[in-house]
Amino acid sequence: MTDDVTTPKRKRMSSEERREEFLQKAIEFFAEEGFSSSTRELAKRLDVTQPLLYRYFASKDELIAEVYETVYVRRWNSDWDTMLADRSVPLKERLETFYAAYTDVVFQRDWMRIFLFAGLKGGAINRKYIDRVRTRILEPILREYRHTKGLGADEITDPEVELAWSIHGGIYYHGVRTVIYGQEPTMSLTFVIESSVDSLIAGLDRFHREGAS
Amino acid sequence: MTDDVTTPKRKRMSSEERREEFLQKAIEFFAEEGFSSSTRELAKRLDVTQPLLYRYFASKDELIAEVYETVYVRRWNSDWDTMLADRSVPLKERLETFYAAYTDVVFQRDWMRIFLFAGLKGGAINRKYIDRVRTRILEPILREYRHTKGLGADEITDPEVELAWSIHGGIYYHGVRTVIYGQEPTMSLTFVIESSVDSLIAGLDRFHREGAS
DNA sequence: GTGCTTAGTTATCGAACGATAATTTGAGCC
DNA sequence: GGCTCAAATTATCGTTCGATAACTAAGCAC
Repeated sequence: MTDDVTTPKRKRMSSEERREEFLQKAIEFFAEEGFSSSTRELAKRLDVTQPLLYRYFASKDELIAEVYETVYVRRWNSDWDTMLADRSVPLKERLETFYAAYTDVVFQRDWMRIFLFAGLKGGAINRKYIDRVRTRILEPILREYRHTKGLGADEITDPEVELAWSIHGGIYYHGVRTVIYGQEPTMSLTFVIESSVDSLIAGLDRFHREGAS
Repeated sequence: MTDDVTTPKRKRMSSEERREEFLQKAIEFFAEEGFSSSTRELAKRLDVTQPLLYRYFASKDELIAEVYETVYVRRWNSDWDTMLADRSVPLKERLETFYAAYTDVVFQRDWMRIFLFAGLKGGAINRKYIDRVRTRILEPILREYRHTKGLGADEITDPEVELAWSIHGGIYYHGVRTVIYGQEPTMSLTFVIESSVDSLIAGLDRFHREGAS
């Protein structure tokens, strides 16, 4: 019994580590099964009993709230801002490397599924996230475009933002198709990003050319 | 008691009509509350008792299956194919009117929410629908583009399809943002469609110009 | 109006749910 | 090696779920 292989002398974890372990597994679990799945099933996957969860989390809702927090706040990469602002790199290349880094985080099964589950539950999380995408990604991109083209650094206009949303949405939807709906991609993500960035710049060129009338 | 206003001498509905009424309300209900919501709540909204549902539908799963069928098969409009194929109308205008008609159906709260719920449940419905979008919308568009530009009517290539997906996804995601996440639109749907169609045609032009090397 | 048929009801079952209380286990410290 | 206290367990409560059975009511043909 001393050399029982199934329980390999497991070291005692600190309470915080254990809680973090539960949280990470809960993310995977809820991403796969949805938030209406039971705490009993979650406990089974954690290989513990169901009441133990209530030692670490006050309620199921509190656990879910922490799942949101962990996925959407902790996975936001502050490097993204600096990547978009690095004017030593040509804009087109900058956008390509940014979207490669961004999709690397967002095109994860758990991220996407939890985002969709949250959106359908109707809380404020998704609205806040979308606001953040606009202010921290799209508007900076548009300002960088204006700077590159020597245009005035005036306030970004609604049509420009909507243009950026269309391209951003096109990239995002590629992730939804492959990750959520399981379509095996016919073209590489690199191709999608490059042609989308081309489309964005071309679209902005067209807009500022015609809009200058 | 003969002129009771609350129960206005209600005529007896045929069994099929009643069933259809239940089905339509079930669509609204499940779209709002999700498929994991209870049959008791559904019955309450229908103003009947819960066991009555089981006279019209064998089980909850069967009802859900009929909801899918009704939304995704019955709401598909066969006119869309003919709209896209009508060569008496310029391609750009054709695409704009098509997407106006298509989004008119798809950008409905119940359609979108049920599509997302279904996608997260992981059945085959969404994959089948996506296949249909590709074969009945995107590939016809690409063939019409080739015809308009006097290009060979060869088989559509993967990069072209992916290009079309990006634009289609951009439009679709605009619906998700407004309908699901409740963002009040800053620009009209017409603007989004027009600039997206412009982007698609410009992108295809670019592709065939560069690809001809 | 009487009787048949079916829509709709009440009552209830067994299972699964979130959550709490009481009890047992075991790792770390002296 | 025994003590301590947190970790983890067993047992259980009240509620809600999908589904079934037995009963009631009301429209329609005659």
